Amino acid sequence: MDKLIVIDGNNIIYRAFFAMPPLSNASGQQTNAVYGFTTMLLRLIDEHKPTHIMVAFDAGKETFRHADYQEYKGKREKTPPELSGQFPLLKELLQGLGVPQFEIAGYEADDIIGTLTRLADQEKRQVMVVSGDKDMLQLASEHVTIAMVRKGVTDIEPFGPAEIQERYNLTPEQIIDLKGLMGDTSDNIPGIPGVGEKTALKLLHEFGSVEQVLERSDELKGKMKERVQEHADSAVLSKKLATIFREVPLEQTWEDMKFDGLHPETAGPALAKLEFKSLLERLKLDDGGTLSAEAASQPEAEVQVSIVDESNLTEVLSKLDEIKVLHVETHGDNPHHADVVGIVLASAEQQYFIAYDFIKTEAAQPLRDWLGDSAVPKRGYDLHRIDLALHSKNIAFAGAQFDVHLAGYLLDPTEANQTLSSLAAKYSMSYLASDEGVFGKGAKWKVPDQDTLSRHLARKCAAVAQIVPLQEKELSDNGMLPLFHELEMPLSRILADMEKQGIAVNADELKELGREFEGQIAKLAAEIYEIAGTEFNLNSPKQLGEILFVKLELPAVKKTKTGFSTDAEVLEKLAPYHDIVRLILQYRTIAKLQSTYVEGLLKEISDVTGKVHTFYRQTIAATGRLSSQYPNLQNIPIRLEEGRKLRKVFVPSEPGWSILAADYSQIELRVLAHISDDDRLKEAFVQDMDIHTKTAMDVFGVSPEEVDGNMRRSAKAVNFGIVYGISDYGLSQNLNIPRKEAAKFIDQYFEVYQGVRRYMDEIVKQARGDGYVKTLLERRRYLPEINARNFNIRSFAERTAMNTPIQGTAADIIKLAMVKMDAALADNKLKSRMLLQVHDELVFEVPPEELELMKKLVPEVMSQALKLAVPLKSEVSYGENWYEAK
DNA sequence: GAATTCACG
DNA sequence: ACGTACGTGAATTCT
Repeated sequence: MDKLIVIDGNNIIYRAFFAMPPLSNASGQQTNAVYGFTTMLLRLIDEHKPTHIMVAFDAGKETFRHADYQEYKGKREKTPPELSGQFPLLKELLQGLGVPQFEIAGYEADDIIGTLTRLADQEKRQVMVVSGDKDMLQLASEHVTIAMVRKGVTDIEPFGPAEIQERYNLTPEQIIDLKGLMGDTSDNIPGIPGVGEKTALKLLHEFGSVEQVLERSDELKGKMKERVQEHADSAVLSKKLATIFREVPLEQTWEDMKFDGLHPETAGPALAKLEFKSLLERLKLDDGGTLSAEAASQPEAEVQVSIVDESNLTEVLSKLDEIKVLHVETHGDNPHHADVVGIVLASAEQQYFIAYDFIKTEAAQPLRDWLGDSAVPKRGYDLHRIDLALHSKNIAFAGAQFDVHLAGYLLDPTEANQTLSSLAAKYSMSYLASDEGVFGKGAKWKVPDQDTLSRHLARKCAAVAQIVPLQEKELSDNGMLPLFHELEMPLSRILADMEKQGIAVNADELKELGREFEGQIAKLAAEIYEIAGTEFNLNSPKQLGEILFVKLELPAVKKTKTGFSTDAEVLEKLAPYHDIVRLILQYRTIAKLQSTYVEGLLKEISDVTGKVHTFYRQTIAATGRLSSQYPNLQNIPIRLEEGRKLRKVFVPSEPGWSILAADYSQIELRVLAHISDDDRLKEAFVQDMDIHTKTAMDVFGVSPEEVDGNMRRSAKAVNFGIVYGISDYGLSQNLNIPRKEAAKFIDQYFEVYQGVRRYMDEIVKQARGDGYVKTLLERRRYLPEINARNFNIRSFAERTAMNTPIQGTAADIIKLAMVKMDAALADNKLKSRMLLQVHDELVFEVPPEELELMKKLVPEVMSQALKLAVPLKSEVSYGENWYEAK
């Protein structure tokens, strides 16, 4: 038997706010009302085991009631800001918990609830309404119970028609008349002055309704008669206002209110975010949403899945034309050597599970042909990873048409949890078990029995099929379909090609470099121990701090959470005090090169290809940039010569070829010139001036000849600051100057570049209004903290609002250039290969006969990638290795 | 697993 | 008054 619990969201959160002691999370955001609401919600779920839940909220300030009576709720105190800030938190948490909620513009929660209960009466469904508002009693019926919340939110007293009769000797409908007569100060409903609950009850028991009281007012006596007759209109209006509207145009159906248990994958993180540790414990969840035993037994969607083997292969092959969606389960963080756990193909009616052992067989060749056929469009989750994992097993994959992982990222690039199961939860689909629950995690990971496995993978496949159209709609609504289909989807295939290709590393040279570093490290360490008078773990900031600040009594300038800070900035300041400090700095530099780059890189060289094959992650960076892993080839040293030498080990994979690198010059400031439309900045780039020198001239008001090294350095820092979302404090730290001086620089800058100032103001304002910012190619980033009351949190969001369109558009541009470059290489049938992307740089390996062509083609394609109000400049260089291509 | 440090754009 | 520059990944130590 279905059972719906409807919660009067506004009423309960209000009660919880005043009933709960203050409670805040680490960032200072008050959370007491959300906490109180949630404890009550969980208790209701526990005690009543609802199959459906709905939390209804008021929406909009004006409701139809104001048309009748402008003073409706007029005297009510404004919602305290400590409470209003908790509404979004509650709504987000409910979403995370998997508890349906809705609000309908122009109606109050009461009206939604009234309509739901009317429908429930018609359809004979059981409903429990949870509210602290006595008005709700008018909705009670054979099918509808009103759970009146008392004493804050701890006590609940159920009212059906019988209980109302017992308590007031009234029917549920007469509750409206009761309020019509007595009014309600909290809603500013007048009623009849001087008539309270007692009198109103007496009148109703005698006459039955407001109308009857008025009609037969002659039967009343004295003062009472006067009052009733004088305020007859008020009584009629009050009754009308007190009547819950029960005809709201609800689009939601019974199914939309289905509650299939808490969604642990998203409930865990949502509760953790609010720091509700006791609730996490109570639900036996961790902050990643590990399942409790009870939660793991949640009902799951039914799927039809058959196991593919030689006996039914012919039948399956005959159905391949109908397959639109597939899921390939992989295991392992690095997709270049991930295991393929199993494959599921899905048509509308049927799912087919293919074991890894079967796909490898001779008989399965037609299935492999299908997987590798670029003409067959495929939808799935993280197809980029699937491509690489299959490739490592010598199985080709092609035809990626819609990747829900990638789409999920575009729709919210800051969401860290982009698992399929969290996407399913986002679209309120039936519960999808987490991989962790099915496979276990860490050392305990294991493949379950084939029945469990095939059904789990089939459910994932079904989830993908359901998610695709929903994401398509959302992308379309956001104007992001071109970004998705014409940029990110094609790019994911290009990235996979680059990764499979890899870049050759000269392992012998790298080892030689390692031996040099090793010698230097040993020597430096010995000297340091000598001076310190003791041996200690140089890699331990804690032990180092002890030596520097306790033993040697150097002045501690900065502290971390756990003790003394010993980072490079601190050590630079300490260098004049003691010779040991320089040595430590040198040790740090070399030790970093040795552990991260020599040893780290050696570990990543493939014994199959002799190359390193990075993995570009397309769904990590909130701005739209790529990130690189296993190994990270986007942070190979360049700034210091000692480290830069490492670039010599990155070489062409074929004899006689060259490494060619091209990078955008000042792409972010050029993007800024374009989007801010600042004449002076645009002019600087049209003239192709040295931008930092130009900025120095403008900020310090001097001629080009007068710009000295120091001025240019300061101007460069100002330009960086502008791109990052400037603050005087940040600039003062960077330049090591007083804050006031930094503020003067910034003022000067904005005085000259007024278009930039206008952009910075406008983008923050726009972010406040829309809740997000976007790039030139419509990439979005939501900034919910832009309206935070906490200065730090808000300021961070403001800087992000300024920076993201700049960094993000630069990312759009180089991605576009990569798609165009890939096409240009193919169109011209070139042997040259694109190998790496480092945010504003592309690296290729080029055969000698194509070198001249590529030297022109690459910068040409890069600079023409997108038409801006200023030219895009790309500078190219080449050599026998990456070091020489500078 | 958190914290610290440091490599890159 | 508030007190951080924007975006990443990897190695190491220590709880």
